[in-house]
Amino acid sequence: MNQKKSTLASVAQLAGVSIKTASRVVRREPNVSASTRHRVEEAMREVSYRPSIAARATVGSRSYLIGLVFDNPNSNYIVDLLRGAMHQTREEGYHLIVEPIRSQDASMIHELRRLVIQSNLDGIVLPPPICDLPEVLEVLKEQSTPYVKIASSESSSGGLSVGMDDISAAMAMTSHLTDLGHTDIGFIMGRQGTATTSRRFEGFQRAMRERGIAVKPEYIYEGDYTFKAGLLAGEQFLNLASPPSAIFASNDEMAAGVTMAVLRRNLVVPDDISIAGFDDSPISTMIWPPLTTIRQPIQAISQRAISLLINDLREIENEDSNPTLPFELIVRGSTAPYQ
Amino acid sequence: MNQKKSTLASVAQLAGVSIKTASRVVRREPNVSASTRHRVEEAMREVSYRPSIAARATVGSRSYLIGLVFDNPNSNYIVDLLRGAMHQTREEGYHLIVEPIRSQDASMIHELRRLVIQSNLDGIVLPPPICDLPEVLEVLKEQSTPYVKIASSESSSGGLSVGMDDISAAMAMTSHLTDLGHTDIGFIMGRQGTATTSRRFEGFQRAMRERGIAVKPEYIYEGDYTFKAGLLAGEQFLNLASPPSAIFASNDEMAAGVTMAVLRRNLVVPDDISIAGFDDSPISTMIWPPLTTIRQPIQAISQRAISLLINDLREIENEDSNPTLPFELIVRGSTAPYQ
DNA sequence: CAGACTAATGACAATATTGTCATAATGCAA
DNA sequence: TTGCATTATGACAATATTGTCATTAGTCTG
Repeated sequence: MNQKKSTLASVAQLAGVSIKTASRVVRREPNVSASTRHRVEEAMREVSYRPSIAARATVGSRSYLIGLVFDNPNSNYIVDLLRGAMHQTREEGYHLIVEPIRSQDASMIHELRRLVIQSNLDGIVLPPPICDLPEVLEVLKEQSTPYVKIASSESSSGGLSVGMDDISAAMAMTSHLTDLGHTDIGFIMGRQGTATTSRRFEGFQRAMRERGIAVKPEYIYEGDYTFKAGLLAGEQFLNLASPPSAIFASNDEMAAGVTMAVLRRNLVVPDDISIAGFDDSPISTMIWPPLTTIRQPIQAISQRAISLLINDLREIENEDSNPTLPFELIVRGSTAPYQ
Repeated sequence: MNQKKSTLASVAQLAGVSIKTASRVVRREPNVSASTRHRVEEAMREVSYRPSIAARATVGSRSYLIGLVFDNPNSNYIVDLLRGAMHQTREEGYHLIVEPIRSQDASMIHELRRLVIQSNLDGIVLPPPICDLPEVLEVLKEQSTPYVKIASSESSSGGLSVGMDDISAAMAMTSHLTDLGHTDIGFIMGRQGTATTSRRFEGFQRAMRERGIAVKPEYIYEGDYTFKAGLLAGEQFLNLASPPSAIFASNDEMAAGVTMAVLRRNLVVPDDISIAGFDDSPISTMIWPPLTTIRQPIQAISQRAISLLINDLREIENEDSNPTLPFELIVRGSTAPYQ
């Protein structure tokens, strides 16, 4: 194992150029002749050169560090976010600093400021619900640290937000159910007050309207994304004189709750009743039958967020283009044709 | 907001000493007079000095970076691990670099080596199942990067491992059930081949033996930690001529599966049958009734791992003391006295 | 072919910190 | 007070990289 010191100096020496020229090749700066560039690249490969982030950070301009703060009860979401973010940061030669924060803590803002200043972050990714805290955005603006929000409630208060198209996704799921012949479809909403909740409901309503199917008020349940809410919703629906033949829950946890409520009645999913979820969280395949659901492109979203942060800083000002990434309708065993 | 440049130079100037002396105070080196130390500390506070990890890393001795690699399907476990690790690294003035890896990938070892070399990690935390891969340990030894394993299967192949006492925890849960008057207790094992699985089973058996209660072979089910395994186990137990009055599953997912199997029969938990889980994962409170379970001190464990890595490097060689941290028996609604 | 411009390259300083070694200050015994 | 040992302090180099500016080479225009 020949452990050559993989520094710019060694590369430069090997290529017979100055350190600065080698640096130029590494940084992909202009004004390097093709032949020189080639020789340097050869040398880089030879000593398997990896720039020292530490040194780069020391000189100051950039830290090559991207932050990802989180405060989300849903671990799966976080880990997926993390996976995408890590992949992209590594790809770009950056490092990712992950920081759990507690949004309601008084010291939170203080710690955030400390993180941003001390680590001299080049940018920061703000997943929900942090992306909707005005005081956080305030600190970042004050420190002029670029940030990208993920699935932000509002495109208000500035900054780019990357996410998915909840409305279209909910429409797609609704269409899936109507295509199966269902018209009496129960809908379980999420917690009131978040943009995601209303977007998913909006998508459901819009799809129903497009098909010309009336939405009965008793087929709407206001849940809160918990298993228990799904359980209660299921019971309420099944107690109706004419229960729905399909139930679309705003997330998988609630769909699992509905599933349990249905099983309790000795009904079988999907023969007696179809159930659809949203999120493709692990619970969707843990239960039986596995849930038909919507997969959010979480990894792709965080990858995109990182990429924006690193490469397209200028365009961040241009706020009108919040990218949305494509979702996926995953049909599993919990939905079947109406009979 | 007076943004003083919080550098050692500014501290030194303010205190009227050389940069080196200021450095000595920061590093808590000896040979600094009390008065000087005091003055410098005052100055540090004044400019709210934070050492630049980047610069420290540049000069070489340490990188002030700790790595945490993971490849675990259980996101909650990872996030908890992360929380503890982040807290401790921040506490010690280090940074944490998190890296998801795929153990079965051929390129995995290559990437790991790259991570260790390029980032010049001061240490690395290895959660299961990575901590049990000999080739990983090999690379780390080759690069002489200190590592601490978490809940390692074997204390073999060197290195410290911090974890919890699965045997005692399983004994505590079993005692909880026998204290409630249960003697016919079904046990659902986890996936064969992991140390955790056999330790939990061992604890169950030992507690039963201590109480002088015979363990019937038909009350043992070999599961694999999935919801479905719990479902099947539950059905099998309930089909017995004399079903157990309590079921202890090796994790919460399986306990949730059992719960669903019981509900399907229109039996009620815990009146007809008590159910206990293990891990205190989110599902334990998502279902109804919420599960009596064992909380692993995951955050404390990773905190300890980081602390060991940073402070007690020498003692790592001293392998006989693998620390175990205390668990917690959490009694919720799924267990009740035998009637 | 001169002049002017542009492209290519390198010398050197700067970054925040730690390590090495030299020097200054202090304490203590004779 | 002298000599010696210890403690306290600082000057300077080193780290790997990037930014600034100067210099050299190359190309185009008239």
